[in-house]
Amino acid sequence: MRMRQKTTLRMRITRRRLLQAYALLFEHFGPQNWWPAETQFEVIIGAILTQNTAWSNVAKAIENLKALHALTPEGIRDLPLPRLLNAIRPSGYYNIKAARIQNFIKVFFERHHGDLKAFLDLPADHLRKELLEIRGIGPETADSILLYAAGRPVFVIDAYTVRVLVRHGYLAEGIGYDEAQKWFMKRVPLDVSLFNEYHALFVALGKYYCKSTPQCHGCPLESM
DNA sequence: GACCAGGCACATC
DNA sequence: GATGTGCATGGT
Repeated sequence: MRMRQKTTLRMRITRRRLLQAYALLFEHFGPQNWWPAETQFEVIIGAILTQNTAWSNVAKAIENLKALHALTPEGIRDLPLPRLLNAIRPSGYYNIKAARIQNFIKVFFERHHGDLKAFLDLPADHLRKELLEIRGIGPETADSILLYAAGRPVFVIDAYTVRVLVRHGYLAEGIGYDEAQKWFMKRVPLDVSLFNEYHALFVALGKYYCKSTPQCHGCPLESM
């Protein structure tokens, strides 16, 4: 019993620190306005295209698809593979990503007949399970879709998030996706707008700090 | 010219 | 279960 009280106390302290870190990051970087997309469908395609890729490259691919008026479920479905490949080429890994996009579209039309609202309105655990069954959609891509397209309180773990939390001593190096996600979500309020902004702020921080040296001069979290 | 970027699947041990 | 590898463009 005493052990459990200690654990709970430690979790409360960490929760306060994590919320304090959020406040400092928000103050330093400002609102990140994620996800940079006009539609929910655009979020889904962007989530696949940005796998291990700089967003600036993804933006070009998105623009190409828009220029083809193909950034809709039907548009992608009806786009011949060579044109899809050509459009998403700037985002890199284009052969694999085209297959992944088509995998998604195939399952989406087969199971949900192109009804995006119904699809995204599925219970969160059900939706996540269906997404993970699609070859080419892993935990991070699925959770990005859950949070940024479906508006569910699911925290996205990515390379930046892990790196920041490891550098600041919260997580052990080599921690797995599910474990890191559970750790975080047990300690902060399950709030969509908080998760939305916090994840984007981790990325913003990770782009400039927490890279090579344990102590980064000028880090907005330096005072913690 | 090396290095990195908002992962994932697959092979191998 | 852990570890290694291929996938590819564009910016620094």
